[in-house]
Amino acid sequence: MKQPNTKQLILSTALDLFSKHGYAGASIRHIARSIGIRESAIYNHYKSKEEIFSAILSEFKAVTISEKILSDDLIEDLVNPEKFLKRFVIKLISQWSSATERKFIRLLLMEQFTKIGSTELSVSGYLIELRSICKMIFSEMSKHNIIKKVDPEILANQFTAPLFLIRTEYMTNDDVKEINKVYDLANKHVEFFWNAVKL
Amino acid sequence: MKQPNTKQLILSTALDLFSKHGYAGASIRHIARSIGIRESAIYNHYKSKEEIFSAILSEFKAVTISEKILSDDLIEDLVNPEKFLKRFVIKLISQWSSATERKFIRLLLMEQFTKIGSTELSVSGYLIELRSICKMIFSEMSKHNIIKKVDPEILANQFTAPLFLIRTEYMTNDDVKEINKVYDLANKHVEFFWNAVKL
DNA sequence: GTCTATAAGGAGATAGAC
DNA sequence: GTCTATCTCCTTATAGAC
Repeated sequence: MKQPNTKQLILSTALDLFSKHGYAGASIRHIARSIGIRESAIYNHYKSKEEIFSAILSEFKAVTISEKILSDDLIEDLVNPEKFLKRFVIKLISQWSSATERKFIRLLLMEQFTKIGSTELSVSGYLIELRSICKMIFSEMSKHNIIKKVDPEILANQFTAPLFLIRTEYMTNDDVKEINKVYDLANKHVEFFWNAVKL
Repeated sequence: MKQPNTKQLILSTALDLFSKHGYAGASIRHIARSIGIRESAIYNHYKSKEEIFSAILSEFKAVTISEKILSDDLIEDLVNPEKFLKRFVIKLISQWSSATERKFIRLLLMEQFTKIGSTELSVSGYLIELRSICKMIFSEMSKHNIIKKVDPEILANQFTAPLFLIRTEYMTNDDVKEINKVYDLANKHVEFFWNAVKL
């Protein structure tokens, strides 16, 4: 998020509290007090609690996963598929482990079944772009006879599903021990996956 | 759940509303009105909202996954491992798709990051017994040279993770189309997994 | 843009009649 | 075991002063 002006501060504070207590569990009062202003001051920037929630979602929709993790030097590693996958996963987990992304994922899991205004928040929606990228990658690998001939969509699901569960399962604390566990499990997953698909 | 006496009715209604709106989002008033009694009548059965929540959790802890899906005729299928895994997954998904279990899983996902009293609600806790069973099964299969020599714990994680994500990802609606999608994806997962581990 | 003040209603919970 | 009545606090949101 950008400068710590009040409008942005409301957004980041709201994300923090929503991700801790849920949308219903975190109040405008709670948000205002955390910032150090009155509730009424909030309404100078957002006309309702729902609008704050929508604004949070808009910020996250604005950035794509490709921009975040598919760097040029990573693309070059495609000639060494196993190395590529390992680096790809490290970048992905690292992205999913940033403070704001963690909060957003928590919010996503908590509010995926509740309807807040006209908002749709779903795991499928969150993973759609990543899966699409993986599908493309595995499709290419398959074409070049680097991996077995399996439906790239199934490969994309098989590759991403355990990673997402690993990340979400260890999201309660954010100490070093926990994040190391996540990287360790993710790495073991890549090894299993690579052995399953390599030719 | 048992007879529809008021005490049980409070529990099942609370589970229903908690799983729809979250713990904070569903009020005692809301629960009472759904049953058709006053809020004060609730307090004749449970001394607080928190106690209702704890009671729901206790009911679910009481039943083990083994009792639910590991039937004798399924065990007999162990001589045909692929058939066994396919039937095992169908039973598991079927178990995860019952009305109350769906509600509980939704509640689990929604409240895994919030602290309600002294309650601990986690995906790891929910999956621990299933993973343990799978670990045992793969350990046996490995010993009898039916599958490749891979750490049974990793196999258990690889086997269960995509299944759980599949089930939770398609949990918003409960129409036939959605549940068929879940079975289809679960079946594809078993096929991929079996091809990855078989000798 | 933030403040005080206040409205209007919902929340969890209790007392006591029936 | 359920009811009415009530308490106290918290909720979202608005009006108008500074």
